[in-house]
Amino acid sequence: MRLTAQDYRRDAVAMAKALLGMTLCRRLDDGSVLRARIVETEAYFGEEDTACHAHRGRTPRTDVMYAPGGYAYVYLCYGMHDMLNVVTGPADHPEAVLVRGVEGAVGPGRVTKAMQVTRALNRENLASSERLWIETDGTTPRFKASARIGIGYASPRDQVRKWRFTVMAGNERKRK
DNA sequence: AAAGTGATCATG
DNA sequence: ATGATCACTTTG
Repeated sequence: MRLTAQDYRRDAVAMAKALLGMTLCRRLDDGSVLRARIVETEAYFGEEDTACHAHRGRTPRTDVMYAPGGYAYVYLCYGMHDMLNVVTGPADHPEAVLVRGVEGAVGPGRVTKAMQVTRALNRENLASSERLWIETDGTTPRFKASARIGIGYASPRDQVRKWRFTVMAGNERKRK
C-alpha cells in the first residue's frame, strides 16, 4: 500500500523508524520498477538540529525541506554521491529522513546508485509521482538506534542523539 | 589512510 | 570570484 501525503506528516524521528521495512519503489524510463526494502535511516530535525542541512536557515538547496512532508530531497555529496532524503513534518519546519540503506545496497551513496536516484528527482512528490514512491505492507522489523554518521560539524549535543536506525535480524511485528 | 569529485554557501 | 567544506566510497 502506497504512502499518502498524510503519512509523511509525522515528525522525522518517528518517520525514520516507521520507514524501516517499507519498500522504496522507483519506476525507470523504460517502465520497469525497482523495489527494495529500507533497512537503515537517519532523522534530521529542523533548524534547531545543528546536524541538519537547514540549521543555517533556508537556502536554495534546503528550500525543499520547508515543504510539507512527502517530497524527495536529493543532493550531491562529495562531488560524486547523490543522497536520497524523505521530507517529513509540517510545512515550514525543515525535517527529513536520509535513506542510508536498502536491502542489497547499504550506504546512502549505494542506495541511490542501486535505485538510480539522482538530483533529477529532487522535489519529486512521493505521494503522486510515477517515478519514486514508498509502499508499506503493514509490518515493521526490529531495529536499533545509534548516533548519526558523518556529522562532525554538528554540536556535541546533536552528534550524540541516537537518530540513526538500523534493522536487526529478528521477528517482524505487526504495525499498529 | 587517503584520494577523488563538484555543488554549495559564506566571504570578500 | 574564491575557497572551504562536505548526511561518502573505493582503493591501497
